[in-house]
Amino acid sequence: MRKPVGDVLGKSYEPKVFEADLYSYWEKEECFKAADENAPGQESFCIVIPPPNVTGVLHMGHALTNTIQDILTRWKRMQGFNTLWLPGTDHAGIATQSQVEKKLAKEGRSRKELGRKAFLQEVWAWKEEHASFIKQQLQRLGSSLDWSRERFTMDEGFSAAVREVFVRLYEDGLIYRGERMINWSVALQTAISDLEVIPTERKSQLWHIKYPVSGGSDYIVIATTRPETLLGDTAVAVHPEDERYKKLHGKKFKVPLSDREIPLILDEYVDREFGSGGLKVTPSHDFNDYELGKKHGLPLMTVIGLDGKMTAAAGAYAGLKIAEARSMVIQDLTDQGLLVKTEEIVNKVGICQRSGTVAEPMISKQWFVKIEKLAKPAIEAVETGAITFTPENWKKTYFEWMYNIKDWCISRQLWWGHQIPAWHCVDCSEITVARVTPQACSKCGSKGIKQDEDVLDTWFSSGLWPFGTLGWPEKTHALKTFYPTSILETGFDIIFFWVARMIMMGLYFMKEENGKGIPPFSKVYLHAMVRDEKGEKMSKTKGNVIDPLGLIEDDGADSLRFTLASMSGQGRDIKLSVDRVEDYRAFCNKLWNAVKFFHYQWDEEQGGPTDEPLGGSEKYLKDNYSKLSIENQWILSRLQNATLEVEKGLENFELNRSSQALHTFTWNELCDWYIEFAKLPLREGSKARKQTLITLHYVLESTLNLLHPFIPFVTEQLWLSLPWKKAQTIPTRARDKKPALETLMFQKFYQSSEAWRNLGVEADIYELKGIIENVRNFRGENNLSPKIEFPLYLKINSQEWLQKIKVLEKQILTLTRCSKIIYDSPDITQEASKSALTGCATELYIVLEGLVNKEEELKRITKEFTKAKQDLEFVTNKLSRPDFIAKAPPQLVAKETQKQTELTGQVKDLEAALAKLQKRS
RNA sequence: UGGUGUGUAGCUCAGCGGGAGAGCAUCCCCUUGACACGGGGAAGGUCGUAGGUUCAAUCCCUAUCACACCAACCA
Repeated sequence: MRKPVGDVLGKSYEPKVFEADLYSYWEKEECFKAADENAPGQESFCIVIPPPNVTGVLHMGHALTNTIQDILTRWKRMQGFNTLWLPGTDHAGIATQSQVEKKLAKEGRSRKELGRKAFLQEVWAWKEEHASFIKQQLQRLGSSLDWSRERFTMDEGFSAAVREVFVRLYEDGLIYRGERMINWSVALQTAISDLEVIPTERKSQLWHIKYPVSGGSDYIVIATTRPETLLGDTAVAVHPEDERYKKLHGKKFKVPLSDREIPLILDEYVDREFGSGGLKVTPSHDFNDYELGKKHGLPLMTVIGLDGKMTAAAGAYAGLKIAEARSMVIQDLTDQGLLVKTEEIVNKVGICQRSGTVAEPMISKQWFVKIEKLAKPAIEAVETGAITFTPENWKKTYFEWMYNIKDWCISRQLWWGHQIPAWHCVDCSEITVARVTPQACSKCGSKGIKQDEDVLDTWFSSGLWPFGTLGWPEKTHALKTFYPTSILETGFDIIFFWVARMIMMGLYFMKEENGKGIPPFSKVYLHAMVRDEKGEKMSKTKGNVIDPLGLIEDDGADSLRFTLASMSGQGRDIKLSVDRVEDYRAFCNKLWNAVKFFHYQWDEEQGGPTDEPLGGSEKYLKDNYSKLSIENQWILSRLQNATLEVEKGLENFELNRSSQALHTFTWNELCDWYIEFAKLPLREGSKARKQTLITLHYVLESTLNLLHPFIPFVTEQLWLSLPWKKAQTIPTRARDKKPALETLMFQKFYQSSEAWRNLGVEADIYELKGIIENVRNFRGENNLSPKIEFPLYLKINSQEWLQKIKVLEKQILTLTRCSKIIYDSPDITQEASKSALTGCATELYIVLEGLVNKEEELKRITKEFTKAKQDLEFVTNKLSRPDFIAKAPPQLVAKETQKQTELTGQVKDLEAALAKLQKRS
């Protein structure tokens, strides 16, 4: 039994009331569960979520990416794909470890004090808490994730995948351990990725220092921003062509503040214009100097230790912190008269992204992945189009990095992460790398083996996400069904960190039988960055962070989702303001009320054609299509148009296009025009009422379907409120496996019918709207209240149109509030003053006497007259150019000629109207 | 230094070869039986600047300015 209307839907859209309940309902009904194997004839669709870090709460960027992914997922699911959107979280090594350390510090505890095992227990507890919080947030947003498949980058299965990959790469000779220069975070006490070092502009001082020639009075001036490293200099360098220093070629120099002698080397790398043109070379503490040193065979001399303090090699400065050593060196140089001058400059200093402290280039023993062999096929996959990027220009960014890619340092001196599966032998120093924890050294058999203390870079494991989450290295059904995944949706800021690594790993480990690598996905969609309303990056320090949950709380998840979708087409930045979200809340409310309108109408009906979704209505409309009124045919035509537009947008990752099409259709076409049209036949009863009610029902259902991927909550709530006859089979939009978008495509049925094309309902309604708009415009301009009624004179130019307009007469009267329509009165030109003109088939007159202030109307008509004259002039001008007639397409010339004729008539009529009006007293 | 992107109505953005559109904000009218989170109307733009191509340019090309981001070896 249906409930009374009042109970079916509340007074207005109140998302809080139903959103949370609906998600539980979907969960209970297992709407988002993917099957391990496709049904016969079914295809799969899969997106793996970019796993959020377990460090904290979700921000607006997460809201955006998950909204987009959910829209794509729900759309495919509704089309009948076996759809999997796989959830999970990332352990995020450095980020999480430092968060937990911070927390411990507040409690007066420390990592070291706890020891590795106890510390890791703390982190796991943290992880559990945050992962479940993240899950709640994603659910609040409406994300249709298959939670039964939730993964974590350090869960048991995934750890096995990581170990497998490490061992395989090691066995294949693609992982090695060696002493190389890497970026080191003194604060975090670990190696960090080059990508985690952000070159940041800083005010620095450039010190000019004298380096004396050995056994002579001559010297060379060297400019440096890091004087403390001079203790580790092993050469000075000048440009070979630099005339100033040619006399010094072959000489040796004394390192200031020490007794060491170093050579002068010549290298074109040196920029003659900078500083003094002389460069000090410190191969142990600078990337460029390191390369220079390698090239010229210079020794390494480490004067700064991993602890950030000067080493014993720094002599008198040993034990000092870097900054302390720097000022002491400057002091000593000054005392010895070796400091020539000090310059203020702005240069870029590498800052560790995580700690905000200066990253130090250091020589250190680390694990590396030999990248060349992995990178090559990854480049090819994008070159050949096996993987596409949207927007396409990101391809270039990808290539640029991939062509210049360097070996990947994968070890980190952290505790939180995948500990490297390598064991060092105490006796013979051999390294044993194994999948299963070994009992003895693989070389000498000694039982004195100890596992490497380092953990792997987080991105090493994230790189395996598309197949590790599906059960690899086991040969699972899920892997077979869902790998390769369909789309990767993420931010452009992690193209290098993550996207490139996944492509490399996927191609290397997932192979076809012929050995060809299978890329982890074929489409990469990179969304824009969400900024605040001023276009600034949201950050905690700026305090401009908009919390998605706060917005959801206020305006509903749907409002936020639709806002984000509608703005997602933008290239790089999305400026989000709270106002926009409120606008879309209004949209949801509009939709809500449109459905409520249907309920008011339906309630009076005894039974109806809605046994199943779209079933009854659709059949009725197909069978009776040619008998439908113009208005009903028209809205079906517009629905079809909107459907095509929405699909195009979804296919091409233009969600803004889809959402705009939906917005325009729902609000302007369905609500503003169609429902207004529908009121009349619905009131009249009889046959007109029935077909209109059915059309309205069908269009509303279809609209809910189209909107569902974007605003799942409100559409589901409204869907469930529709008058289903068999309550126990009420379908949910979220699970319904019917290819919903397909069936609502009237196109399939009507496209074959010539009648559809030739009916011209679009043209008829265009004309009808034109008449109504003209009268409204007349009222508006003259401030005429709707209560004031007046007759409308129409001159119809075609017999066919006259017949149609007579059918539509009541609509015109209702919507214009005119008292009556008088056709083709011979008195028109005498009695009425022309008010306006519609497009082509109708001329429209209104008697001004007693309605309008003469001055106002004079102003109005003058305005119109001027505009028409200008337009006419423009067209005439265009048509008078011989080149235009000769070279422009004939269709266009014909169109312009017609326009000229129309405008000429208009100008004439308006001129007459003006003259007449002026004569009036 | 190089690369990429952006510059269109007061604001946020669509459009991208035939004389510009939306939403919000503004102004005016309307509490009409879905909706005031509403309805109707109006006003508002030499489409960053300068050249070029074309019958035709907001849209293509070149240069230039401004802003943003990315990649970088200037100590």
